[in-house]
Amino acid sequence: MKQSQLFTKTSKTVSADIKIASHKFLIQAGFISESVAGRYYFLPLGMRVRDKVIKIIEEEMNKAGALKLITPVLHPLEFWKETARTESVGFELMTIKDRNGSGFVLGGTAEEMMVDLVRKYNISYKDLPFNIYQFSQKFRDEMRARGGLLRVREFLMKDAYSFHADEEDFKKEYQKMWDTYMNIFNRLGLETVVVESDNGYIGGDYCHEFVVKSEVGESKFFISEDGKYASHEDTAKFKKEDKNNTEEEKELREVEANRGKTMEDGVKFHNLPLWQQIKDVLFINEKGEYILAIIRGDLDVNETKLKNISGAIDLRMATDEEVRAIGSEPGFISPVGIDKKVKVIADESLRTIKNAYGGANKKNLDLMNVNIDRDFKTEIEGDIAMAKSEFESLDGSILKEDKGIEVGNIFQLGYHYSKKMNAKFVDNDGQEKFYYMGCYGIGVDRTVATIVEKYNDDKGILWPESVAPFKVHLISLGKNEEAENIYNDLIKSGVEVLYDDREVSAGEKFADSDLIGIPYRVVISKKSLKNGGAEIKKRNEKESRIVKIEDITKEIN
RNA sequence: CGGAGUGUCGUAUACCGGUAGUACGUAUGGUUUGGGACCAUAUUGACUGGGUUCGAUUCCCAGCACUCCGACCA
Repeated sequence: MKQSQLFTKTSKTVSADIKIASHKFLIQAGFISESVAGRYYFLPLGMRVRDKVIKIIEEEMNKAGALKLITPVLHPLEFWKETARTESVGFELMTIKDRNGSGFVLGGTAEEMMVDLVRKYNISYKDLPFNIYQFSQKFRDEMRARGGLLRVREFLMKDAYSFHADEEDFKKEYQKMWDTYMNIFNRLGLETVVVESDNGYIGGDYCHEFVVKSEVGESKFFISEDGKYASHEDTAKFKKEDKNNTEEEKELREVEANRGKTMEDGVKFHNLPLWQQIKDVLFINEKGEYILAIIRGDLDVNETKLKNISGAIDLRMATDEEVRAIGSEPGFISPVGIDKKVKVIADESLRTIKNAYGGANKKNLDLMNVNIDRDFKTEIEGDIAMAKSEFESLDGSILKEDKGIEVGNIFQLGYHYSKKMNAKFVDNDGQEKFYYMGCYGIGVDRTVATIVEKYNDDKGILWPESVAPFKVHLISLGKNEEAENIYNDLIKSGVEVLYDDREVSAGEKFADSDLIGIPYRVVISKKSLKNGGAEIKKRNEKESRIVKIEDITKEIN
């Protein structure tokens, strides 16, 4: 296409507020334009890139045997009520009513729609498995849009849903999608870390995020030094080494403790190690029930882990007044003799210590030699601890914290949706059974931004060839017919070319070319013609070289 | 939703309780033509609504919008 026909223009300046490279360059080079916060126009150049990303994803999904279809964007509200997600979604669900007063959800993810579609058919085990997917605009009323396309309120997502007779069959598909994602991101020029993660409002038992390491990313995760284990901070497991758990249990006693409220105050007052102290954190769930999380003093509670283990949808820390309301005291909470309506959830790290110390539910009174089982009972025991850099992974490597951009994920859903929505198939024994399910998402717009995040320099973008809006940026300096002929020839031979035929200065053309970031730059000018043809340069090269005009097509392949 | 901040031509910015500048852009003409070239001319602006004031773009209040930091996600 001729650049003179692009109505969108590059701009020399961009708001000083824009800090993130992909945000800045995508706007400055005319790939996208903001409408309102978190909602963007994809301009002609941006659309070409997005279409290429879509094509790559589609090719790989089809290769894996997935079937493309599309659901309505408006989802009947009753489906979301069936799965109770009108209550539990982490993003704000957007709802609208039609003229009859029927309620609809603006789709933010499509499990309900896909399950409803499938349950309308009489499916036999012979029809299974299948994987159906779509590209569709998703709506999420995010608290805060951020970083251009990195976090928006409306975006294109590829979402796939697979249906299986049993878990074993599902696991094959999970692995297949894992491999498919590796191929997709590989073709997009993105190196991903596959990070074990929390399912959140999607439901199910386990899932993996595909994360591209980046300073501007929002996904924090831990990766072991040997690279064998990677996990989101909300799921990261680590070794809780034995402390003094071989010690003999001593007699429980109460002592006066004129100390402050913090853990350090306890350490100083008793002159005992931090790990021997019990950390007590009182939470209140969405139903107003009390949950006491207890953990070894040198560790912290991870709220997501606690949420999952306790089955809570929402948790918040109790206020000082609420602590006193159950007969305890801020800074001196203890599981020993705590009010019976409080659900005690212990981290397994408490098994690594003996004769612990901590509060006695009364101001300035501490308990010494507290031991689990003997002195207090727990309702649930498990892993509620927050991982930290330098902790040891379960297989003995060292964990390091890192962060990145989550571009895709794969979820095990199990029977989560099929049971709630009563979706069944007929198995070979004639019995109706629930589907075992998985789902698999890729954020297309975010992926575009991530590519720019990875491929840019101080002058602009350096698109990988697989997604570049054009393969060649043909630039004519001054009027010359030769450029026009070359343009027509390239078009004829099927090369995607952007031809800068504008009557502007050379500097402006070069600057725009660097900014837009098309892989090959071909310059035709009096000088180049005198030197024997065209100047050709890859965007990532410093020096150009002269090639004969008839060789241009050969040079770019 | 909590915290912080900002709203001035299309864009980026300046100043100011009393006539709102500048640069880029855009338009026209001319000179240029290898890293955002130059000259001339033209063009366009105080988020909305209240209040204080002789007078408000400026000060105050409210609303709206946007940005940044936190809690959430593709």
